[in-house]
Amino acid sequence: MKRGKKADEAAAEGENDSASAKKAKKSKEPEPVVLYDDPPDKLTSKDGKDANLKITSWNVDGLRAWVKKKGLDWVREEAPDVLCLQETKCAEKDLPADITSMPEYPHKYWAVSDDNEGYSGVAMLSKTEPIKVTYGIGKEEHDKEGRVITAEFPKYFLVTAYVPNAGRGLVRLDYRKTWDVDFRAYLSDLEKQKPLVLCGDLNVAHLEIDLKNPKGNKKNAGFTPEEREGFSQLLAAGFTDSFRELYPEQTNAYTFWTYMMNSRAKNVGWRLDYFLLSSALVPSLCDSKIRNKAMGSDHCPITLHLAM
Amino acid sequence: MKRGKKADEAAAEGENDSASAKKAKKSKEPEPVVLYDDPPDKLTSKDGKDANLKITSWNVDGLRAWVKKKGLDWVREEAPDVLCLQETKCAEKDLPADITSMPEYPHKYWAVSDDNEGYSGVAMLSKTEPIKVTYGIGKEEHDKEGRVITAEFPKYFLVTAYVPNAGRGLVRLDYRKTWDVDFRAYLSDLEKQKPLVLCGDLNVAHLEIDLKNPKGNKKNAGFTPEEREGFSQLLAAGFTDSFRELYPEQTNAYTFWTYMMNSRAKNVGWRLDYFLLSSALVPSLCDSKIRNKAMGSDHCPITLHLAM
DNA sequence: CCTGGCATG
DNA sequence: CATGGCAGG
Repeated sequence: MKRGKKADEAAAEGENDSASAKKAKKSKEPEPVVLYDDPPDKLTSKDGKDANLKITSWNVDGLRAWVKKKGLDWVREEAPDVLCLQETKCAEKDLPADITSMPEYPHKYWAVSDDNEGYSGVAMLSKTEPIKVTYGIGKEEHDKEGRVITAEFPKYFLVTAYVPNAGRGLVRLDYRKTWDVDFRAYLSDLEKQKPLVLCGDLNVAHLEIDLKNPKGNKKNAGFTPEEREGFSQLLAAGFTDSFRELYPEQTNAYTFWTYMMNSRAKNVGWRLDYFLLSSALVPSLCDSKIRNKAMGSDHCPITLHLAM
Repeated sequence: MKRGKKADEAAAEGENDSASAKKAKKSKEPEPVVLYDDPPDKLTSKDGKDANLKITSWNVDGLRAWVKKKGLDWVREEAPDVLCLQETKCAEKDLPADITSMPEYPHKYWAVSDDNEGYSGVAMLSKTEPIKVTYGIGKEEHDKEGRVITAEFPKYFLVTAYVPNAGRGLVRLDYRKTWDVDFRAYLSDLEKQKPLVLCGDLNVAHLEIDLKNPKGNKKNAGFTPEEREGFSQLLAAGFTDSFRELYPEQTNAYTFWTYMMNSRAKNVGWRLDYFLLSSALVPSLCDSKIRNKAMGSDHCPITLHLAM
């Protein structure tokens, strides 16, 4: 039957985000909603320097829909120096004029999936012109889906990434493991030239603290041991999870909520979006924010303040 | 290129409904909009009998969307004895409760396309219970797409149909010709038992008066000589086009407008929806209405008043 | 320019 | 439960 698919989806999502629902079945009590109030931005680094670089990253889940939902109004308010977007799902020729004509960001870069223009895709918009911009991670097998843009600025590289989802039933977990190895190699190699900032949807919640229902999701995309280990290896390679660096104990801080089951209202979410820093940049870290009030996607934006 | 399709569509629709656009190009003048004001319902037949049977037919272009757009509110206002719907595009299990639970119509019948539940499909809802209801026209090759429901009432058969579209580029015109022959045979055969009313989207504008741009559409689905001839044959077989019977000279009376190019606002339309009557029922004809103010689909509803 | 379904998340 | 693309009209 054709309609079987809906049931599959419900089941998969049920596993994903309703470990608590099972508990609720026993206790017959709805789980209390615990929100996360992102504190005011800190605009000085530990060593007292003023923030002078602001980067925002947002998985927009379809740029055209996100523009219609006034995502750009939020961006203008936030006014980062660099804006990184993931899951644009849009061919360059179909980009809305609202974004292509944005005067605040004269330097715009787009990566699109080769075969399916409505799949994946990332973008970077900058107030200042980068020295150089490259696409992909230099491996044919990974560079067909428009997942990575790297911009070289005078003092750092900025890499934005939309890491491959392991998929329903983990159908693409093997590929993801290969990706994780190669992407880490790419970043380590790049870092030899100058320090880097990596941002984007890394499609993994690292630790149990990074999602609402760790117990129920150990076999689901985004929280398998393999994906978590991949993230651990990235830290072991010398990169720092800026949010966790500043807020090591902070619970209920998420950047993604499935559209299903009213998850966002209940703050049943995942922290999938990150700013990772080369160790040389950690002293410059002022703040790493989760803008969980911003609507327009199933992810919220995150913002980094650095004092360079 | 993937995106070529949009251009194709625009071209096809351009041919369809913009013969006037070409003229406009020459004259550099926009065509004046001429609307059709359906006159008040006549509720007596020629021989002075009072109307006592009201039938409404509507191609809803997706029943679920149409329900969301408050199509049922209009139906409740119109309150026909029998409601016929075409292009329901909905499996029975996916029907909105709003319609399945409608107490005004305790007798409900659904025909759905076998392979593709989101394609075609017709329905009949009745206040009184028919003696018998059948589906299709008794020919395997035509009865897989949920296009015909026949209800036997004491004094007449009611047949509702969604006639196959000949398609862009007339890809299905050959099939349509076969359909027209077999459907006509079905109706003629049925009529031997008792008189019938045929209603629905017959997917043809019969004469030049039945569409805005006859000149530009002679090679387009819905106005090819073959389809028009099929309709003529139906009349030759003894059926009467109730609207044209009453309003032989009425121009600008349409039941369909493409969603494209703002056609409805400009009344650039087609008369594709009909009530056809067995000759025995013509004396009972009170009125045949085009409800062109009713919104919710790219077709408007039509209503028949009979004095039985 | 709309519909419903599909793959994807 | 959203996205974009597709077939169909």
